[in-house]
Amino acid sequence: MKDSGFELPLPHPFDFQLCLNYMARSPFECLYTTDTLGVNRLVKVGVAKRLIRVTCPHGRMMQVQLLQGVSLAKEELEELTRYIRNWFDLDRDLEPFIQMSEGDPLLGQLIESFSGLRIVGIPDLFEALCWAIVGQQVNLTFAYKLKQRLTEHYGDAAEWEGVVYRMFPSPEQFASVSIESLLSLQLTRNKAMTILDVASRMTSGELSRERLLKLSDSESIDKELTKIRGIGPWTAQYVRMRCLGDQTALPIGDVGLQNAVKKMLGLNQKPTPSELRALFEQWPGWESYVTFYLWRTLY
DNA sequence: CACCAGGACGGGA
DNA sequence: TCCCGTCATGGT
Repeated sequence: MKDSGFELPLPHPFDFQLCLNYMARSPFECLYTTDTLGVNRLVKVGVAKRLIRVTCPHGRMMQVQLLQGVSLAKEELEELTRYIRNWFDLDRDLEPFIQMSEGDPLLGQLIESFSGLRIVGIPDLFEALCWAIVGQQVNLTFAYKLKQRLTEHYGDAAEWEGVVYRMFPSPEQFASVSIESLLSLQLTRNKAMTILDVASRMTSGELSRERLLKLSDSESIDKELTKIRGIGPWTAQYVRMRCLGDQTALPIGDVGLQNAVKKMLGLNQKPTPSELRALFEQWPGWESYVTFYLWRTLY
């Protein structure tokens, strides 16, 4: 059967290979598979699960294939397109960012290495929140394992050409999950309670991506998120950065960010939060991109 | 065994 | 408001 799908024009600059490199950074990633040419992933479109493959043949257009050969209704097509745009941050104009790097040693170095890398997003709010929560104060290797366990225990899956593709579980799928079962997956009690609380709030509709985006300013969003026990400033910033498309998000307490700055500037010790704030005042409006690029220098 | 990891919370200045 | 100890759990 001939593959169905569609193409999206690419913004400039855009480097798909750098995005792929980022996505391929952990062997424990369970929500998509990458190869030299692209990424495969199971996504929910409307009520259906669709297996897609994203590539950029010749680097000219982004090609989105529906691997199971289904064709999409108009609304589904629009929803999937939105998802892809959020995933690869296609609507961002990076030219001002590039221009800002001129005469800036640190930023210049980052652009030199990563120009065209877009913030690879997590369009699904629940997935983004849970990923941040499991990633609190643990090394990334373990965070990936926790995400994998949650996904394999509670998420949906589909098989294609002998490979199993999985989706992160929905909030509804946590409705009947107990704290104890999460503890058995090596989550701490606090993380388990926070995830169930978030799932409940999202199931009821009290918490949603749309609602957060409607809030006028970033501080309201932070307040809305950090009122949930177990979600602190780092998690709120992280979610604004990876899910809500907020360029100004700055996870100031992030140990990876601190280590990256220490490494880039050749410091003897990690910068303090106030030193980080002062440093980032050079890049107003681009805090999240600088953060994302700095993270890339660590691996 | 010690120290670290893409933190959060609560108490006390 | 800021600072600091504590908690929690696997990695290295």
